[in-house]
Amino acid sequence: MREASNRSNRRVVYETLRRKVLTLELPPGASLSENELAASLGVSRTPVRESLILLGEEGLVRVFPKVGSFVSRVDAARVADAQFLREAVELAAFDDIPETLDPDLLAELRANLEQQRAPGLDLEKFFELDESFHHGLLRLSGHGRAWSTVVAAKGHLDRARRLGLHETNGMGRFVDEHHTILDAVVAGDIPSARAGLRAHLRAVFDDIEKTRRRSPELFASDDGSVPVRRSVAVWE
Amino acid sequence: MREASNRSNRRVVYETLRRKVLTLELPPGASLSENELAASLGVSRTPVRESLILLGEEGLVRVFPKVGSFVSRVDAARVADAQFLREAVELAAFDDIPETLDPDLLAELRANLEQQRAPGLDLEKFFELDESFHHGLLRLSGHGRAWSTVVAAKGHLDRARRLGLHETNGMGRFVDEHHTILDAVVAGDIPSARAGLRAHLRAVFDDIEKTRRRSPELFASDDGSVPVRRSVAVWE
DNA sequence: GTGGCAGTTCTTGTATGTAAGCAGCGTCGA
DNA sequence: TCGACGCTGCTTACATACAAGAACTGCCAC
Repeated sequence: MREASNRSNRRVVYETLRRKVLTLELPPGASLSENELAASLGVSRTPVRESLILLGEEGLVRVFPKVGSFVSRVDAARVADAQFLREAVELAAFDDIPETLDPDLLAELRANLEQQRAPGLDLEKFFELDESFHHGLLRLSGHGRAWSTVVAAKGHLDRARRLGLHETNGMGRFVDEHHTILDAVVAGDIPSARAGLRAHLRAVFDDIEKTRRRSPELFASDDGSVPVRRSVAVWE
Repeated sequence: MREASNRSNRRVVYETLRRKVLTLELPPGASLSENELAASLGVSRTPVRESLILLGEEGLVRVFPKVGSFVSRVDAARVADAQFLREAVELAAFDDIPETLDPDLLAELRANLEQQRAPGLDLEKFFELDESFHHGLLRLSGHGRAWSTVVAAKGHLDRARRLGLHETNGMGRFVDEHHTILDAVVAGDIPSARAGLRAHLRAVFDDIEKTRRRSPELFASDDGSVPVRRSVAVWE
């Protein structure tokens, strides 16, 4: 028997909405009416509502009782929180990297880096590879399952990154850093690997900060205020 | 306007169920029928169902479609995951402790420690104080908001601790360690504080491991199997 | 023109009805 | 005695109806 079938309606709705929020297809502030979403997706309000509750717990959506649900704004404080958590977890994992690395996993990581170097790589594909690379690093240390927690917490960080990369287009440098880090790990030079990873994560964060200074309106602080209802109709 | 009114039925049901699961009042394997819970709590199935979904995402409950929902077993792997996450976050926070500590917060921590020394402290109260103490340490470093992520991830750890402390009754040592850690922080000796905290967290974990070796049945691995339906009726 | 008030229309929260499916038990047949 | 089969009762998943409340709209008085 399988648990909570991955093809339940709720799962599909949840994943769809989450993807659209993270990719900014549903931008911060967009209205998420249960009725409209249900109609759009061809399901009833129930699975939509359950998905919105879950996204609310993740901080990606804000639910105002009797008023409406809205995609949460990219909040600078939350971005920093996620950055801290991610750094803490990924660096701590390096302390537990075993002497001999799992060869299959290593091959997978190398293949991943190869793809990151592919010419004309599009942004979404890069993000996918980046996610998978960092997850792989965690798995090397035997803490792969901690990734899900990081993923759940870093929604705001991901959105901020997307805002940043749209402007700076600095994928190349990040790929180089990935190579440097993996090389250090393979060489057994954990201190270098730690330093490299820390610098890498900080660079990503600095990139976000740069964007924030340039376009503060994207990062409007997410207090309790309700967005005006007109800023709506982002759902096709 | 307040967000998601803290007094919504769902919030109450969720918090009630979560507390009962963490305190083992609802023991691992217990059946959680939506209908029974709704009747017991005097609400409809809707808020109960939404709460079970949230608890399912936290890993505290397993939902088997068309079969039933059950309190998840205390899974050794999940306990270890939470331990790793907690250690990573709490230790990383110490790197960001400022030169001058917030005096109000410091006073709060000292008062907390005083209460931990109170004679005849009961177990639940100790857990409360312990939680609050560790959260306070995080706040000292300005990363207080990361605590919620830790809390969400460490449900299994908490249940395992409760199983352990029922047997060993080793509160006293933990309180001493709390004092040592805070003293080191106040003295500005971050390396000592880190070492102390690490040892403290490891001691807690070792305690759990001892319990696990002694009573492995409590830690039955939580595979996909459905508990027998008879192991039920834990709800009064 | 402007402020206040009431109605309308939206929202989410909750309750309940319906559908689909698994498990267990009893029965029947060999 | 034991295995297969179908019925019964339970479960969750989903759909829908109803309730309560917030906010916008337009009218009306001034």
